[in-house]
Amino acid sequence: MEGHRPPHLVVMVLYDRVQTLDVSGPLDVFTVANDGGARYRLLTASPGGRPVRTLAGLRVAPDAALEDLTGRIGTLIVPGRPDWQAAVRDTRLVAQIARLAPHARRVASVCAGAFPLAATGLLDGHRVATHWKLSRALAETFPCLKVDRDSIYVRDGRVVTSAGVTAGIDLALALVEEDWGPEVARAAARHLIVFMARSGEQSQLSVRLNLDAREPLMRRVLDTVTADPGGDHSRAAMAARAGVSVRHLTRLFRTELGMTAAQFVEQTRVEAATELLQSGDDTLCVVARRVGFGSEETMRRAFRRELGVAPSAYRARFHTRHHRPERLSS
DNA sequence: CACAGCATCCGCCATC
DNA sequence: TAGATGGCGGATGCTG
Repeated sequence: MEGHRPPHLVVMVLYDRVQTLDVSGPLDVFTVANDGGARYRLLTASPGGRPVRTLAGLRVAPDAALEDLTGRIGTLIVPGRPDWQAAVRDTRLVAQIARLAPHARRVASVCAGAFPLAATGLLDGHRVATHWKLSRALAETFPCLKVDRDSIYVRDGRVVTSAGVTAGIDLALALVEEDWGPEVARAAARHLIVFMARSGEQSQLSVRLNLDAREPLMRRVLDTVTADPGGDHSRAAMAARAGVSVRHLTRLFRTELGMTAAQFVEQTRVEAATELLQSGDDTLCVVARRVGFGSEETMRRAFRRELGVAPSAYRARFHTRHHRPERLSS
């Protein structure tokens, strides 16, 4: 059923001193979402086609000049630079965004990208989001916008604006979900998270999942699982607690989360296990039991499915207690 | 590490 | 009528 759709053209606008992550985050998400296929075609373009230097000093050679782009665009993305005044004053940049936006099915901005986008006048009367530190400045500079200070992501018609540290990634994931459904978006998110494999803090996995549970009933079900991964979370048990049939619960998981009940429970348990493996000294068997796996072997299989590594390898890599300073050379 | 038994998932249809 | 929910059964895949 896939592959018959022509690729969705994503145009990333580049200009000097943009926030690198605003650019690379969405591009990485779309690339991962492609999964080797051709769902998205990515194109970077700058004023005059000149190479740009991001805020971090990364030099990027764009694919094209904004001025040369013609025809329809799927999604036009405008990243931001923290000193937004310069972007707003860049009349050439603003003019090109204004020219291209009507040809785009969707127009999106990341973080401070809302400023040059607003300078085109296209956002007037629309609800928009931006980084909370910048929301006042945005509202004062462009009084016709309805600045939403609380949301990290706002969709108003075909205009999408986003804020927050990982805004670009969240934004792109939301667009992927819109285009290809929750399953594809979820897979991409998981891929990126595994790729970034961060230790400590609360895992991004559950944060994302909980955020996405709109249905109150569903949220309660998910909370029960994450609060006590080791409990009985068979489908029958969850359905009974939620007061719905097993069939309906199954359906809710698919429509609300884009994954099955068992997948969710497994992910949650793997995630809980990674916490214990990182900071505790319990044996693998104890960890397995504690987070609800029937045996060490079951946990091993789940780790392989979810993370592609064995629990022992995970611990070897991320264990932090009794950590000796690493030698840089031998 | 193979495999029997079991849980899960989901299409299909009935019901409200 | 459309939409939400429940039950059934077979294919699939997981567990021990």
